[in-house]
This record gives sequence, structure tokens and C-alpha cells, in this order.
Amino acid sequence: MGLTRKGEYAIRGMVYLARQEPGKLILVNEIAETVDVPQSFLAKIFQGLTRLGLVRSSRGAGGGFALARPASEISLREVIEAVEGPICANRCVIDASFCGRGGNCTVHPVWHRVQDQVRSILDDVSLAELCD
Amino acid sequence: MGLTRKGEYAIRGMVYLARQEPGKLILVNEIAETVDVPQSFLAKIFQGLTRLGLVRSSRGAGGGFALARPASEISLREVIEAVEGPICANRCVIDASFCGRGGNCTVHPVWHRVQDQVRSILDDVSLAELCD
DNA sequence: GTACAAGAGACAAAAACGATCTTTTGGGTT
DNA sequence: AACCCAAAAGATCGTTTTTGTCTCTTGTAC
Repeated sequence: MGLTRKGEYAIRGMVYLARQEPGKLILVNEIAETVDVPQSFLAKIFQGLTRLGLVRSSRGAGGGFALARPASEISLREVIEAVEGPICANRCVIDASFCGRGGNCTVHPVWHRVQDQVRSILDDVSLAELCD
Repeated sequence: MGLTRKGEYAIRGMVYLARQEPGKLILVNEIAETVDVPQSFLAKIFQGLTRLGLVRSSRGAGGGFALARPASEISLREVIEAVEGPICANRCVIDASFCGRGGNCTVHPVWHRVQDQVRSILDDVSLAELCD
């Protein structure tokens, strides 16, 4: 019922990028050190964020990472779901077979309400807003 | 970011109890079998629920479990938190040291908003409402 | 072509999850 | 008192997930 370190680290790293001059490439080592996250781990996390198009990267000398879009156009939800997977209150919402026999689960609508609320809150927060 | 089986099973068991004649003692084996949950596991889960006062139990012949209060007065949140622990979006909300250096975490207020919303939704659902 | 930095994949320790089993305690019945 | 019955308590245990690390490869700039 909570974020893992991967999620926490991803947010820290992305907020750090959001604070930089837009488009400027930053080394993952620099990010990791200043936001206090293990370097190799953050590198792996950013690999995923790159693959999903949240950041862009460049290799070789002068390379690094930068946000793929303006910080105001990247939501907290996007970052979290990129590393943690879709926000889901209970497996039964995704996998009907997880519900008890038959699967006519009376709690189902509650899970949907929870998910919708959480998503809505997280949608309304952009990286730009987290830079203060 | 989701309920574990323990939580799911607890809810199934509690809803089953809520459907019974109030005060009637039900064997854990009966509950486990009808809600399709491993017996020993459900027994452990109900031990915890008893300790926390959500159900009452009686040993020996004719023993079993029953809700400690009317189903309308037990919220879904109580059941979930009893087995999963407090609802918490991110460890940094509980443990300040988990936040990055210094701990002036700009995401903090967001986590609070998330938690409050989830708790509120779950508070407003009683076991009685889950019996239909 | 060489140095640099990200990409990709294998590996691994530690913690959490998902149970199971045995023994003990307490309540009812004969 | 002896005896069953069912929950309480605690130990154990395999699997999965989390939380990393390490090495090697690929691409880029100079």
C-alpha cells in the first residue's frame, strides 16, 4: 500500500532534472549523488524512463539525461506509473479470476473509486510544481 | 501499490461473517472453504482480527468467530488497516529520514492528500454495505 | 580510434509474501 | 476428572519482489 524505493528514487531524479535548465544534459552520476540514490540503481531506473519517453538521453562524452518534455507537462502520475506500473488498489480489478468464486465482488466498485481518486490527485501534480 | 492477499482474504472472511446471523459463531474452516481461502492462513488472519477487537472468538466445541460489532459499524478501512497496517502512500510520510537529504520533501503534501482521500473512501464503506 | 557515458543483461542478497504445521491453551461434554 | 473440540501461538519454509551491483556492449563526440 505504498510507493517502493524505485518510485521514490524516480521522483527524486525527475524533480532534480526539472530544476535544471531545460534541455541541458545531466550525468546520472551527478543526479544520483545530489539526490542521494545509489548510482547503478538510478541508472537502471532512468533506462526505463527513457524507454517510456519521459526523459531523453545521449551517450558518450557530453551525454546525459534531460526531461523529454517541459516539467509542467509531466505529471507525478506518469513518473510513478512508469516505474511502478499502473495504479491498482487490488488485483481483482485487473484480474477477475483473483476475485472469489464466480467473481461477483461487491468490493470492486470501491477499488475503482480509490484508484480514480488517487490517479486524479497524481494527475494534477506536475514536476514543475514540485520544484519549489 | 495494492492490497496483498492477506487484505483480500480478511475482507472476504469478514464479509462472510457479516452475512451471518449476528452473534452466531462460525468455524474458521467453514469460512475458509466458502470464501475459497487456505484454512491455516485464514486462521492466522483471524487471530489478528481477534486481537484487534474486530471479531470475537470462542474456543472448544461450539466455538468459532463472530463480528465483535454490528456489520454496519465496521468500516472497510478498519479491516484493511488491521491486516495491512496503516494506509501510507510513501514511507517518507511516516519516517522523515526516508526523505532525501534534509528531508524538505516537496512531494510530502501530495502523499497526505492521497492518504486522506483513500482513508475517507474506505471509512465510508461498512461491511453491511458489502453484503449485497 | 579513443575516451566517455548510457543501454542491456546477468546475478545476488535481503526482505516481504503466502502459506503450513505443530504445540498449547481454554471451553464444553460426558 | 477425562476427553474432545477449536482457537491461540509460534516455528518453519518456499517463492516472489525488492533493492541493488557488476560486466559487457553500443553509440557519440572529439
